[in-house]
Amino acid sequence: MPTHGTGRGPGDAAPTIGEVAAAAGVSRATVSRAFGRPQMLRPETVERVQEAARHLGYVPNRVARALSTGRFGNLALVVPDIANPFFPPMIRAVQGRADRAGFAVFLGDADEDPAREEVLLRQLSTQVEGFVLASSRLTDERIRAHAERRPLVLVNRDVEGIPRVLIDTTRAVGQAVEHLHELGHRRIAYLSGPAGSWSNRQRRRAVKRAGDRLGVEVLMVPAGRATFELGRLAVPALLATGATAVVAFDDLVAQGVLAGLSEQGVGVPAGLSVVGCDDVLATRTYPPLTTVSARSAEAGAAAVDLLAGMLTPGTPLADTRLLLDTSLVVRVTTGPPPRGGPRRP
Amino acid sequence: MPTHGTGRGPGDAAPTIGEVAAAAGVSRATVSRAFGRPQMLRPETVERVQEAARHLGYVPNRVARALSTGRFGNLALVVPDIANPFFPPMIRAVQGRADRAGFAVFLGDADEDPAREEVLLRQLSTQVEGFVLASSRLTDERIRAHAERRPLVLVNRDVEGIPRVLIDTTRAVGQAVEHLHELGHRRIAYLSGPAGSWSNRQRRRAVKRAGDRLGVEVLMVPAGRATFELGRLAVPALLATGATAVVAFDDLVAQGVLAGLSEQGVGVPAGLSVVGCDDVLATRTYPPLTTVSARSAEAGAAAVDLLAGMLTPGTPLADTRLLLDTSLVVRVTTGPPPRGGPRRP
DNA sequence: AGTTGACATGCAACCGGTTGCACGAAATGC
DNA sequence: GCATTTCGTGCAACCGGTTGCATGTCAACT
Repeated sequence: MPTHGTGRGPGDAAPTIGEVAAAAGVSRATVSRAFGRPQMLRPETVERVQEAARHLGYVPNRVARALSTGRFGNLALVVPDIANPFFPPMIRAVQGRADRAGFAVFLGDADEDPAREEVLLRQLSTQVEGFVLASSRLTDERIRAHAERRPLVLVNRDVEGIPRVLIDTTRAVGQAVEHLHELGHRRIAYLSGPAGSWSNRQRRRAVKRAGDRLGVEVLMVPAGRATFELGRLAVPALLATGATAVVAFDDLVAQGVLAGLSEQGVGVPAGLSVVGCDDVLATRTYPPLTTVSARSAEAGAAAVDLLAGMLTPGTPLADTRLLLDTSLVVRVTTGPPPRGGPRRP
Repeated sequence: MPTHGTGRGPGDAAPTIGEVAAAAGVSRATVSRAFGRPQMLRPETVERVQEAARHLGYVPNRVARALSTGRFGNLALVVPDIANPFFPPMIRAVQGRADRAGFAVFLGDADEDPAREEVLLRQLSTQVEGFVLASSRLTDERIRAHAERRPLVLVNRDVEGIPRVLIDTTRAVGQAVEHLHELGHRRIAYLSGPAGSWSNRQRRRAVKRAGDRLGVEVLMVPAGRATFELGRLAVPALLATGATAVVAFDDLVAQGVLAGLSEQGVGVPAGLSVVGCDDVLATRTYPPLTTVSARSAEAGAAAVDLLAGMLTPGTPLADTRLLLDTSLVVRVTTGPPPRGGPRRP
């Protein structure tokens, strides 16, 4: 019998169902059932088998199981950028939820690149039962194509017909604009995020709409990828708009803005008010950031639940569209606009 | 026969090797060889088989292949805490390197819990060819046990006989203590990290040793898990020691300390000097943190290379111990100790 | 011509599980 | 007390590949 990789001594290979069967004095079929459908067996038999299994350190081989059942017990989570602090809580929630449901999870980082995302999906699709696609940068068509081959749940992406969970920042972003309006701001900027991002489109629209409603002028400033550095670099453009407050795509770029402003000697909120999104940095920025709550962990957990549901036979497939509401968290980066208009650098 | 998700027409099941064999008028073995080791076959046979395969849209089933060969084309990366910013760059590097080598990667978050880590390893071991275990909290024995079953490379964990890549912070931590000594500090604290962490032990020892050498008194203060919050909460204990400077286990707890100090009205570096580790927060803290560089991405890439080497037959197995050196990055959280000794709260 | 060997291919066992069906024993019905 | 149902378990085929060994063919060599 070939062993894997480096040679090893005897008795070190992972125990198989056959060994457990021998140890428990039953057939392989019985061992299989003791794990898969215990109710078919006499309780004492189940007990005996499990005792033997425990003693040998037996763990069912998922690959073998997948071969005969077609169920892999794996699912994949694909995110655009692991380094963005928005995702780790979600990743963790997905994992926790997944393995409570008996799934192991593959993680893919698409690096904000649709082509890379495409490759990941293809590569992983041979080994997973379903996908959670977070903040996908793919086109609707490609998403639909993938969804046809494998169950797929979206997070923060709204494609009709595909189950999705959306963190709806509309209301909270509206609150943010109202909050700024109440403080006296009449000219604000939205510092936008990644082009393919649904969240970005949603936030931009929400800012615009609230601004129109309240008579606040809204200027759009592009940042691109959601990073600290791009936030920092966007500061000159931001100041050039003459806005007295800025709503940033997310906390990360907001933090970059804070750094950039500090370099330019602009005080916050004295010189400029700053609002973030996602509340992933909490009080870790200086000054602590006024932001929009996010609930990314909840979104991940919900997505897994949805996926697990789709994977359970007999569940009717519904076009689920789950919205998670958010709210404004006021900390200290927002205040009244500077007297005599915005500070010009 | 079950189909996935939305129903599809008949004949949608993936073609198997048997169907290709029949179509090409050869045996299943020949088809297998046409893909796996074509040089064994007459070129025209290979051609005929591939023609048939192409015609049927045949793709070898990786799961089935894995079952008989033990080669999965997957590897697993297990980290103690995805949310710690030290890991995302490493995760990304591991993924990039892995898929250039033709591997897909499973990610596991052990949540700082050895039991959970154990479960992850067991569960994943049936689907991956090898492991990269980063900052494992397992005992040496358990690590050895797992290394016997599957090729395994450690990051930031030093177990003899197991290939490992270590980010050696000894020198840089020594530099940090020297730097503080030069500034005039004579009583410093080390705010320690997770109990099972090799990095923590290494850093604590390095601080202690450098302190002894330079005649600087070193006090140990426990923080526990490496989080912002625990760093913040450790501040009173820290101030109670009367130290004029602190070296924190990592940037995250250092950042917490910064926040805690700010709450207590202690200026940095005026009231207390702070040094971090890992340089993952760069200039994102306020004030920008003096820290020790980390190179976590490089470590991840190196680990994958090592693992890929072990997986390639014919490679002699060496007891590799790769050290990555580090250095001190001075920013602005360090300065001379306060006149008249430390500030007491 | 007979032997030898190289080469191309097939046979069949195997990887580690799952599951339809059969079988024997115990429980139930009449 | 015998026929029938129920229940627990085992047998053996199967999932889709891989691979050691046997077989057959044909060319080269003596």
